This record gives sequence, structure tokens and C-alpha cells, in this order.
Amino acid sequence: MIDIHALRETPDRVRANCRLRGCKTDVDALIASDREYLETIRAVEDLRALRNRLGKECRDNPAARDQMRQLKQDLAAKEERLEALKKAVDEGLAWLPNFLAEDVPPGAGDADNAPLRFWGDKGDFRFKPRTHDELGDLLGIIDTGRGAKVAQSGFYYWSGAGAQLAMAMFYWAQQALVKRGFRLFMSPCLAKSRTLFGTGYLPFFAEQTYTLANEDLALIGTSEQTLVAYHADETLEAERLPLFYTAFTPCFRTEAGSWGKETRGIFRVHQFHKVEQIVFCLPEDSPRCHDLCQENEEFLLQQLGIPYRVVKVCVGDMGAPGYKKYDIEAWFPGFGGYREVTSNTNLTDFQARRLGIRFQTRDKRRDFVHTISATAITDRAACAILENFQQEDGSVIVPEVLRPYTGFDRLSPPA
RNA sequence: GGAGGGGUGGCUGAGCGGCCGAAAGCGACGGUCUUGAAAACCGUUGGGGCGCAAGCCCCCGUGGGUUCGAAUCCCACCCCCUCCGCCA
Repeated sequence: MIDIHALRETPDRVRANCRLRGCKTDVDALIASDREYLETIRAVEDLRALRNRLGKECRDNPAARDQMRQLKQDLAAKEERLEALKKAVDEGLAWLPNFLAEDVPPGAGDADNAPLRFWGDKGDFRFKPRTHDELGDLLGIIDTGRGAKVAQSGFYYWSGAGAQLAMAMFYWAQQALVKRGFRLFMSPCLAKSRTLFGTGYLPFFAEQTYTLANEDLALIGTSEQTLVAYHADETLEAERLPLFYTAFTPCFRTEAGSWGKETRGIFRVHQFHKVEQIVFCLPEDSPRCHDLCQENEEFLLQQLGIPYRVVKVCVGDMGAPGYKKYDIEAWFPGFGGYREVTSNTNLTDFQARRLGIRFQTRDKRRDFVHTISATAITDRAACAILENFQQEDGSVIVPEVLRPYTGFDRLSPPA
């Protein structure tokens, strides 16, 4: 949520931002509603002040009680209007996208993201490298067939050495973040609508969300939702910021509307697993913290030895809550291209404002914190491991950093 | 799931239907004192909204109701705690 004062004081900036980000909100109608809201709240407060003054007389002046009854009717009518206006303004505001960093590149989709840097050696395969799903089949470690049988198409099992590899990777990544000052959480995997609204997933990604029937609960799309909302309605001491949080959870997404996109393998699925990085910080620190999360992401991929490139995400490929976002695209030799494995978003105060997460300094400066939400690692990195470290016979070399956790250094096809 | 108890300011904890945004204690902050600290003493100490400001409005779990007037009475809901049952 943006600050409503921005709408009042710099409407042109908000209009331009909406146009740029393809927001369908009628900004002028919203401004009109807000203007009437302000008028109405002043009128209501005047009536309330009158009521409060009159109320004091009522004790020993019965005549004032009759006036009071009349006043109450007037007030009730105005309050009803006020409530309707507030609802209209809130709904309009809920759909306004965050402002953008100045250096966000223009563009409509992921093809327009701006590559920033490349890391790693793509290696040269003297055979035709297999895709992760082919390797998953060959090694017997990814089972989409049974995922569909048991749950639905779009679900899968990691099994055997593959599950060990994935769990090793997740555990290793968690530990790496803890060493870098993150506090590890195990979080709920369901959250209420207020939590999803507060983190910006509602209303913007409503169709991506699995909700439970007869409950105000949804499966989380990411632990960002539960980690950020952890501090909802709290005022954090500025001296203790920034806070670095991490969790490992499953992430559930309906992927409505992405039929036919990247259907091979387990690249786009209804349930994946993620180690997340969340930061709460002072507004002036968010660019630095954003970069810090980026370093962590790159550190992890470098340790694993996966070649990648970093792209600065363009306007059209960034969700409405985002202010600035980097993606890392890992090299997938079997696929023959770069594919997104992490993303790292500075949300500025967008989530904090919705959730009421503030900071206070010793000298009583109070404002909303900024939040950063960044991937540390997901199943997709395990897929990249498979493709990058595959051998001609289909076996896969385990990255050295994971071997203490897998207990083996190679995944081999069954004899 | 069954039975009981409870939700008030950072915490503990008072609050006859009007004088309560709310006693008191603790904590925190500022000051006096001290070489420094502690102790003692004095003072300050919730948040949100509207307004240039003075100031006004709102908030005692949430939403309704009674009343001229509700933290205080009534109803519904939510949440927490204890005991019992079931259980990873």
C-alpha cells in the first residue's frame, strides 16, 4: 500500500505510476472519493465534538437530552456515508501498485529484463546434456507420475538420492544463512487472508492461492507471507534493525493461467520448497539490505558451482508490490538456456504499511519499516545441479559443499 | 470435542454507567545528587486520524445492542489460559 498522502499531494506521480505498471484502478475516481471522505470525516468529527459537549450537559439538563436524540440521527447518517467512503478508498488503495525505483528498466515481460552480470563457466559437454526431468527419470529420483496419482498433475516426489540431495541443499543453505546472521524459523504453512493481504499477495495474486473451504485460511505461497506478517501490528526498536529471518517451507501455487508454460519436469509446479530470506530494516537501509540478500543468493550458487546471470527485472515482469527486483537465472545446459531460480525484491514500505509494522528510534522518529523478500534456494537449484553436473552416463556429481549432508558424492542410474 | 476462567497502556494490575485515554506499581527516558555507578528524590512516558496551527476526533479483544452518556450493562463472534478427552 502506498501512503495516501502521496495520492493527495502528488496525484500526477500516482497516475503516471499506474499507467506505467498497468494498474486498472481509476485514480481520479479514487481521488474524488478520498476528497469526499476528508470532507465527511471533518463533518462527522464536528458533530461528535458537539455531541461530546452536549453530553456533559445532559446529566443535569434533561432538555439537552432531546437535542441529543436529534443529533444522534444526523450523526448516524453521516457516519454511514463515511464508512462507505472509507471502504471505497481502502479498496482503491489496496490495488495501487508500489512506486518504482528510478533504475527499473522498461519492458513488458521477462524478455526485457536487463542482464547485469554473469558468473561461472558453462562447461562444455562432449555429449548432449539431458534435461533435469530426463535425469530425474533416468536416476529414478523425480516421480511426477505418482505425484499426479496421489495428488494432482503438478505435484511430484523427490525420492531416494534425489530427496537426499534436495534436503542436503536446503539444510546447507539454511545453515549458511544462519552463519550470516539470519534467525531460523519454522513457520505455519497456512495463513489467514489478512496475512496474504498484508504481504501483497491479496488482492494481486488471488488466483494463485489455494484457499481452504469454510475457513479464513490459505496455503502459503511462500514463507515470506508468514515471516513478514510475524511482526504485524508491532513497533520495532530501530536500534535492533535490521532483522534477518529465514525459514524453510513448502510453497503452494495454483499456477492458474500458466497452462502449457514450462510443463516439462518440475520447474513450474503446485508445490515447491524454499529457503527464504526476509529483512526488516530502516527505510534508508533497504537498498543496502537488498544488495546483501543478493550477495547471499549469489554466494550460495557460487558455492554450488552453478553458472548464472543476474538480471534487473523490468516493470512488466515485476509484481505490483515490488519497488525493485533482481532475479538470478541459472544456466541449465540440458534446457539450453538461463532459467529463473531466485528473485529478490525490495518492497520498501508497501507491506509494512499494510501490516502496521513500524520502527521507532530513540529520538521518537516513527515510521514504517522496509521489507526485503528474497529467495535463498529452491528445488529449482537442485534441478540446476542435476543438469550442470551430469555425466555422459547420466550420473550426477554432488557439489562438494553438499557432500557432508548427502553422505555420497554421486547420484547414479540404477543398475 | 467437553467443562471452567480470562482478554485494560512496554509489563503487572485497579477501574461505582458520566469527573477514565484510564489509578497504582514496575520498566524506560530526562534531571538532581555522585569522581563514576547504584540508591534516593523530582519530572516525563500509548497509538492512530483530521487540521497551517490552536485544537478536535477515534482506540480498554472484534462487531452489534441498551442509554442523553458504556472500559463499565446485554448479545454474538474471535483469541488466550486451566482441567478432561483424543492425538503427531
